[in-house]
Amino acid sequence: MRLTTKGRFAVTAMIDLALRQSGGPVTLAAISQRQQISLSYLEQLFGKLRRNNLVESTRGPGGGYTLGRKADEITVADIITSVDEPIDATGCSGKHNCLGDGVPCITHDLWDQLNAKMVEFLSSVTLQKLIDEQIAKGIVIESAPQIRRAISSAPVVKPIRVTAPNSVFALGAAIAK
Amino acid sequence: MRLTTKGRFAVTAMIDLALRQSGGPVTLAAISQRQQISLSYLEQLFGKLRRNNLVESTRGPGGGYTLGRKADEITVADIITSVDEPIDATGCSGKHNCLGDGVPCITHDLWDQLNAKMVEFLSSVTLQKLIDEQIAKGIVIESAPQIRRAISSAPVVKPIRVTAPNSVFALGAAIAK
DNA sequence: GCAAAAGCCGAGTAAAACACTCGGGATTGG
DNA sequence: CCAATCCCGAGTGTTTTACTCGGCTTTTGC
Repeated sequence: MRLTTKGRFAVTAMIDLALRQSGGPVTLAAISQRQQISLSYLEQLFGKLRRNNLVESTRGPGGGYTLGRKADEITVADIITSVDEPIDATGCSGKHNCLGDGVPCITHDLWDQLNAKMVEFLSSVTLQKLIDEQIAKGIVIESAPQIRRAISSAPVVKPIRVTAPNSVFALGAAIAK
Repeated sequence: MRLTTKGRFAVTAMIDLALRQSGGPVTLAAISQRQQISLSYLEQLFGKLRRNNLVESTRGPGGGYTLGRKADEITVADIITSVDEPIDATGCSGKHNCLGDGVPCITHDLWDQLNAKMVEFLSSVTLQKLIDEQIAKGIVIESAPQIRRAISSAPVVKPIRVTAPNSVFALGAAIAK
């Protein structure tokens, strides 16, 4: 389990998608504008989300993305593990002999447990919950200007790099599965 | 809150220290050998641990480190936050307007909560617990060859770089405090 | 009082990971 | 067929990580 801005963006984008998919497929271009995430980056993320069946795509004009299953059947943990794929960490990873002689490093269990806690929490939060929260907060969903083929003359989103060090929580392996 | 191998090494070293400090100050050289952590790296870590009062140092021959307070008053969270200092993450950090217009990014609360969960868990694990576990597992503590001034001709520890991508869990801000 | 044991410290560095971008391709509706 | 869309792999600059290095200070024992 690991989470970077990728994971954050993915969750944000999924919320956006869930909120608007009632009017048919939602385009990445639209999400890009609303959430200030670069289009090509979104494409990258949604490629992974699709391969993990969290979203479905429709190609061609009028196409876009829809959720792959109901919002209350998608958890934040699902989203995160989809985009931040567990590049199998060597060293203190899968096997229990982080140190040499078949001896697991003495903190191995600790990180395992922490990881389990995080997965537990993130698995308890569904997309539906997040959507409900947004609605409760009174988010305004402009019912998507349904002008297919309209040239959106909106200013081009030119997201600046998140220069900020995304405070990072590193976890020894786990979920390497 | 964020954790890297630094945090892992620090916890490991602290356990080692706690297990042996009964015989007086423990040298970093000894920990280095037992835990396969490079001496200079340990120095770096213990500098931070000392500044956070988790350990106390004694200089000069026969010197070394001891715990700054009782093992059951030191939590893993303490250790981790000491060494992985929370470089205040900009962007979606302290303030609640990650997006531009005073609007917090819609997932802000989520990461806050996750962070809280992690801190909660790591705060619930004390050094004492970890020590007890080790003892329960039957760890052998060679009662420190008390030969002050003995030239340890043991092979030099030459730790290789942890080339492994330490699977990383990134968290938006929080604890920036 | 000198040598050696230990901690102290700041600067430096190679490799990795991250956060993207780019260029082109495949589909499909009108 | 044209344009809107998704699709995808390769490339790239910056930041972070995980260290090392060299030199200094403190303290003890002889």
